[in-house]
Amino acid sequence: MPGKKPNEDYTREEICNILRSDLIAGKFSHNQPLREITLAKRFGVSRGPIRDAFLKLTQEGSLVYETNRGVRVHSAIADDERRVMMNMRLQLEKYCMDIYIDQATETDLHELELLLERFKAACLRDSLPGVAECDLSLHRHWVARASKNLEPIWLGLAVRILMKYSRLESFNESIEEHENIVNSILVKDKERASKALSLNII
Amino acid sequence: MPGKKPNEDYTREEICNILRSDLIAGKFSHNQPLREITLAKRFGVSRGPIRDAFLKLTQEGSLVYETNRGVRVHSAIADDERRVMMNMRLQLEKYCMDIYIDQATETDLHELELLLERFKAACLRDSLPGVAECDLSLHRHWVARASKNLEPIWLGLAVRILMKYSRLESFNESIEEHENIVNSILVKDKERASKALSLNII
DNA sequence: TCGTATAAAATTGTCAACAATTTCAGTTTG
DNA sequence: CAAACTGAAATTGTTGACAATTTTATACGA
Repeated sequence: MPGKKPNEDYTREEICNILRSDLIAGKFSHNQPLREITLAKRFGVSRGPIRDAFLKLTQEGSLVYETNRGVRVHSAIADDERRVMMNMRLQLEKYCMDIYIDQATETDLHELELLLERFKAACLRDSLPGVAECDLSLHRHWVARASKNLEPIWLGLAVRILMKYSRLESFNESIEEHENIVNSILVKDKERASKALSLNII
Repeated sequence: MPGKKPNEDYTREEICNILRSDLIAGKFSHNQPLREITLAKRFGVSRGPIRDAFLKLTQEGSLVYETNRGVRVHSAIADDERRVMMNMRLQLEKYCMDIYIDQATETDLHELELLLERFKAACLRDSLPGVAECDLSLHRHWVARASKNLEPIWLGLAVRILMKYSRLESFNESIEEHENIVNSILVKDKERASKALSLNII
């Protein structure tokens, strides 16, 4: 059991986010079934909120649901499926990036820098669940600010993509790539931001 | 209240599908809140399964959820968001179409023709919920057969796209377009299928 | 021994009740 | 009269209990 505050009550959203980063970090093996009661005990809640989280993660594509048989971890995606997803994700994030650069407030940019710092810290700690979560939060930041409509679609893509290759990434390289993206945003250089994104996502 | 069998017990999945086609068909107005109890009574179940369906539809993007305030119908997407989604969807369906043409069994193709017939019938009946559902089922057929991984992502895109323009479509034109797609599949002409898809989706 | 039938255990599906929160109507107060 | 307060109603959040289903373990018979 990882370092979680025992007295705290987890919300549906928190449970979902924690399970998602566990999934991305590869803490569960493929096709492994996830039991409602087990997780209910782990988070100190009843089965209701766990079922809610399962449904969300199923819809995102990281879990598979079968009637009367619960959920299990999705099997890995094929290389050419990944290629299609990558293209879609890149297209989507480029669109969002343009809007974000135009619309971002000072507060947004401050939060962006904070997220980058958190990401770098996680990389240096070599904590895979941490890196996965921070990577997701960082990208999610500009996607969510640009379009609430595209956000859930983006999330589904990003999660499935990350689930496959997260273990192979070199953290140092990843830090550079993300610094490059954020710096491009801060000087509002759309062209450079777009190129930096392409290097990071493909 | 539409013509539903009163004695039958609806499953989670059925409720979700019915609500989805209602949403696509525009039976609820934008930003209208959906109440758990109202729908629980309509389907003759308790609030649990309704909450499950809400979560799925929220993840797909057709509903918006706020803590302690329930869900409401999502507001319409902007034109340029729609353009991005269309491109993504086209890219995805083209990929699936190629695979489907290679892998489809006789049974698959038979079901495909059946789905086309159902679609045409719904168009001729002028039943908007019916057309929406059949259109979705038809496209879903080749997507699902080609890739279980891409299916949930495709669904999110298709639902949001359909929610915006479903009211404007000319049914006759739509019939022709879908006949063209299906015929291309039956003669296993990938090139023509791809072009027919582009005409239908853009 | 192997396959099959059967009973027990584990797990999911559904529900109704209660707690917490939000919404709304009516009242008060400046 | 408008703004702020107050309490009731409506709504969502969570839980534990029970029903239905699946899985596992055991016993039986060819």
